[in-house]
Amino acid sequence: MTEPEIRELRYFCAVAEELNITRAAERLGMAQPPLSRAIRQLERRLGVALFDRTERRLALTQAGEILVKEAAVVLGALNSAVRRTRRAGLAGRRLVVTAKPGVATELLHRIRERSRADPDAPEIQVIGERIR
Amino acid sequence: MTEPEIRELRYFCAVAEELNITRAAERLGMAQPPLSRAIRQLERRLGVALFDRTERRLALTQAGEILVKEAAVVLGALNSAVRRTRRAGLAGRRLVVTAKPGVATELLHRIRERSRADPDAPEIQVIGERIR
DNA sequence: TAAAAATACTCCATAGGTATTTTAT
DNA sequence: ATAAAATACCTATGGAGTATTTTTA
Repeated sequence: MTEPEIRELRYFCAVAEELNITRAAERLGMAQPPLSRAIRQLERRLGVALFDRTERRLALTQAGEILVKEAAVVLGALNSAVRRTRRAGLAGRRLVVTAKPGVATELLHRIRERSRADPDAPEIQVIGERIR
Repeated sequence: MTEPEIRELRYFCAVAEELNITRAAERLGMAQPPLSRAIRQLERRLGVALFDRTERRLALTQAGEILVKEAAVVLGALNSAVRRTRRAGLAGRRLVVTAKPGVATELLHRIRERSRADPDAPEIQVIGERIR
């Protein structure tokens, strides 16, 4: 009950940028009330007010300012994690092909060019250009 | 659909440590089948196999090894985010009290000692000991 | 055959939507 | 009077449970 979820951090970031729940909801492709509730829930989870609602326009509290920075770190770390894990998955399926210097590197490069046009193809990396 | 959630990362870490879904489920206080499904779902989300199931005992794939490290970073960042945000929330409610050097620092320290015994009390920080 | 993972269902908690009310300018 | 947030209520997706069936040493 006490742990924020990634989704909530994304919602919070959108609201913190817009300082307007209605606009943030549009940007997120959702309705205003669920976003309003999600932010309240996040505040309850953290036990801290993130926005000051006394004025018409929302304002970040001190805690909200901190969370803006910290959430960026978390989301950045998550993006890296996904990217690196996926890359490692592809690397695991890598087929290593060697060729005598000067004999087949040209051919390998042409193969790589083709594979780049296909988004489902595994990444091809030519490792031996230096010794050509 | 493509974004892992914090819960899934926690599940993954538990399974990666135990290398046994049944035991990991016990540790997490849940049943084996939902954990098994959650891991499969995470693999589908990432488009990558995290465990090698050909042997009786689970083994981490290369991608799994990467995610073990990366997930630790994400969860660490999240913990920091929560801690710092909560602290900032308390700081916002801080009451600053000043006292003439030598007059009341002894009293302030005694107040702090009492407040430490109460987990709901705000943190009290005495700032001025040096000039006593 | 035994120990573990996967599948088939069922249920329910909660994220999200719509309609409406409250609030503050 | 208006624009935005909050509340009430409803729906449904999907997370979790139980029972059972594969799988592989």
